[in-house]
Amino acid sequence: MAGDALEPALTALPDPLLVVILGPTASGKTALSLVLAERFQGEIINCDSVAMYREFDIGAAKPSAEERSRLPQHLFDIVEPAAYMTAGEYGRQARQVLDEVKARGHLPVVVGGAGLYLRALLEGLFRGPQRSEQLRERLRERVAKQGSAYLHRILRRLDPAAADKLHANDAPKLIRAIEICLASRAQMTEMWKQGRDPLQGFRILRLGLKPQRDALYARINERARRMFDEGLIEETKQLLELHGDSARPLASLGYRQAVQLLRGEVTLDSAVAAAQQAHRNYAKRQMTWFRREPEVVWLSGFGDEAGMQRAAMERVSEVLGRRC
RNA sequence: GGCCAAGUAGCUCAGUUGGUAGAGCAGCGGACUGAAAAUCCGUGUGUCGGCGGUUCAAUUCCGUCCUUGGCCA
Repeated sequence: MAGDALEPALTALPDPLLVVILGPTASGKTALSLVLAERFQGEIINCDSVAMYREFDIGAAKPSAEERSRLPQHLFDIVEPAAYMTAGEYGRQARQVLDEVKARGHLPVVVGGAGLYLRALLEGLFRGPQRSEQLRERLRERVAKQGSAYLHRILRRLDPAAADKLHANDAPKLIRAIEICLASRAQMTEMWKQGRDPLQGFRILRLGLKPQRDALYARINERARRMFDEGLIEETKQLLELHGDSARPLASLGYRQAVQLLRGEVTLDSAVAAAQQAHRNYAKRQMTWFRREPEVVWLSGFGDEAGMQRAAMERVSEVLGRRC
């Protein structure tokens, strides 16, 4: 890159384009991504965390088999149900896929609602240590016995600045912070100062779907119910039988409620209502997250609406056009 | 028709021995650096069912009416 600046005449070819489609759950990201990818010779790269797990299909709202056969789609079904995915691992794999798509001369289209994963891909994370299951298990036991405030006191000794930023009730983040300090023998605060590791070699066009909230919530309710109608309970039952109840995504939207139903803890109606509620809460959290995302071109509607699709295609054409 | 219970925030409810009220959930806002579809934080004025009465003061006591649920006819 530094060399390019010295020889402007040789830098006529700008970086290839990367399209990112983001937005809350049920906003029509998949529909929009298919249209764009088909129109511009694209390949889709998933950025929904649960959709990366095998056998989690109905509740993950993965694209249908037919939709998947229409064009190349990456990073679906890459993790065993009982294993776990992490943001760092996602960033690494997604960057590799991106390079492959670039080499083929196709348009990469990243689609998903997992804010942290998207950030890991586009901005990068600091070079921190990987998870230590042993340590985490010990810390989790501490939380069970003494509460998360105990972890907060530990972190205050290890890294006071990090402790200031985390709330004493936020056990998962406290665990990660302590893990970083102990495993790397350095403060998380120090590692932060190293900065991130942003994605290089692409011009990024972020398209954000932002339907009217009432309409979004209505669609979420409808979709969450349909998941139950279409076999979410049976799928969950099978997952429980094959992998036990410790598979991570069983704690996520819809699956958690289906598990409660299968255990006889709740009725069908209340499980559906709770799943709808959880999806709505999640959508709101996503909107909060994405609001801060830089340089988003917002489309105020659903991704399966013709108007939004047309607007999105125009934006992509515009950016691609500038290249020639 | 009679008796009993209940009517308090969008919902479920708590409470005020009379000084105009508070939780959970929802909603809204926010955070998020390897579990993230996870986790956490902040935010509560509402004719305390209506109308009368007693009182310096009533959501709280009394009367009456309305609504809902239960029991008896």
